[in-house]
Parts: sequence; structure tokens; C-alpha cells
Amino acid sequence: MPELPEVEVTKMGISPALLHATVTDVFIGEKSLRVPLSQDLVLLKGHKVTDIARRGKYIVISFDDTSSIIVHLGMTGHFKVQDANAPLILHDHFRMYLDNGQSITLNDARRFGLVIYIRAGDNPYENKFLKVLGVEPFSDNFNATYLLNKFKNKSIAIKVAIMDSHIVVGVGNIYASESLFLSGIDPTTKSCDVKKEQLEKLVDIIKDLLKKSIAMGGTTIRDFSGADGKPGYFVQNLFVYGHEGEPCKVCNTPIVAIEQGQRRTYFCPHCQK
DNA sequence: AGTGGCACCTGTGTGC
DNA sequence: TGCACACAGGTGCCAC
Repeated sequence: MPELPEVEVTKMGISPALLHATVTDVFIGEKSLRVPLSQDLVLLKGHKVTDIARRGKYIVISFDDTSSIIVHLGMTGHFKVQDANAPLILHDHFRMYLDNGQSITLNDARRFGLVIYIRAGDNPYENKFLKVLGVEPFSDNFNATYLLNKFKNKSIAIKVAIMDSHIVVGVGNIYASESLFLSGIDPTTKSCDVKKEQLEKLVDIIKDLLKKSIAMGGTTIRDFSGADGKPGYFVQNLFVYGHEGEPCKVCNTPIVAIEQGQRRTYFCPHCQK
């Protein structure tokens, strides 16, 4: 799935068609996503989009009646911007038809994503999925002191810790491996054992890495594409993710893959201590 | 409170 | 060609 850069690219991709457009109709698929699609989504009809925001890997779309929807792309979710008369295809679960002749469709094969309707007057950021989220990586609140405090008494591996959305949002499996490589930190290090200087470097690198990836349209491993259907090109900048057994681009040592928290971790045993 | 494991799904690639 | 199996950008919930 989309990690933060891919979600940001998606947000930017749908904004031109969606912002200030009025919903003329909606399609609500029958299959359940991570949570069932609410029939209340029909209430969006007749309302104009006033804002499109991102919080972590969630996209929050606000309407002129103060209602909103929260969207998460899960592992395989992506939005398509198309003509309103484009046919629905397999795994299209939700579509908004717009008064500008276009439509926005959520397609998600694995159905790990979600769309939640938030009634007028309710604050979407108070939703249970959003209110527990940690700091945004681009905010000043994401710094070494913050991590030092969060990691106190934490024995979980640093790789697992930086992927924990209750600590910092947006860092998924690809960028976790990549940022630890660029920081020279062994991903199996207990988070409480990582030194402040290392955390300072890690923070800087995460911010930089995510920004660069956004600028390149995100990372496409298999099936991510922006709302325009184009893949992301940051994949060519990956040093370790998906490169098991290949020589490290820095020192030629073969890249190693291990499992941490039921997820794959890639690292260079020579560059990362 | 912190941690680890499971669950939710479908599609794709690999090896027999 | 067919089939079985492993694996995949996430994350909330549930037992210890």
C-alpha cells in the first residue's frame, strides 16, 4: 500500500477534479471494506467539497454542510479520476459523481481500505481511527527528543517502532527499511537503545526521504498509481527494500532480509550497526 | 502498559 | 498447463 508519500500523491492527484466540485450522485459497493460502507454516504449528494486533507495515511474530504468522509487506501487502494460515464470495474467500491462531468472512484482489490461517513457537525479528527494517531513526520513535533521520550522503556525493535502510527504516522514498510539504512542503524536494535544522535539523524532522513518520494510521485512496487494512473518513480532510489541478496550500493555486502513483526525488513549488515 | 500474533482480503509470481 | 504456496506499500484488536 500506499505509505505517506503515495497518499500525499493521491491527495494531490484528486484535488483538481474534486475541490469545489459538487457531488451529484454516489455509487456504494456491496462488499465490505475494513469497515462496511455506510449507506449514509448517499447524504453526500448535493454537497460541495470544501477541503481535502491528509492525516497520516488517511485522507479527509470535507463538504459544505460540515459533513466529511475519511478514506484509507489500505494495501491496494487507489483513487481514479475519470469521466463520469466510465464503467465500473472489478474492485471499484465507491464512486462520487461530480457536477464537472468527472468522477472519483476508489478501487481496492484486497479491501483493507476504508471509507467512513462523518455526519455534519462531527469532527472527523475525533474519529477513533484518527484521534489515536501520532505526530506528523513533517511537523516540528517530530524530533529526536520526542522519539527519545516515546522509546523510553520500549524493547521493540526500532524498525517496528518507527512503523507504529501511534508514535509517528506515515512511515510504512518500505520507508522504514530505507530510512534505517540511510541512518546506518541496525533495524533490530531495541528502540530504547538508539542514541540521541542517531535519532536526530533518523528524523532528518525520514523527513527528507518522504519529501523526495512525494516529489517523484511515490514508490510503485507492484500496483500503486496516482489518480492519473501513473506509477511512482521513487522505486529506483531504493537502496535495500526488495533487494535481498543483491550487493549493497555502498559497500557491496549482500543485502539481508529478515522478518520483524510479521513484515519483511531489508538491511545491509555492514552499513547498519 | 507493552508486546506479539492474528485477522481481514485478492492477485501475482514461483516452483513442482 | 495446472496447482499449491508464499508473499505483498496496513493496522486494529486480542490475548498474554
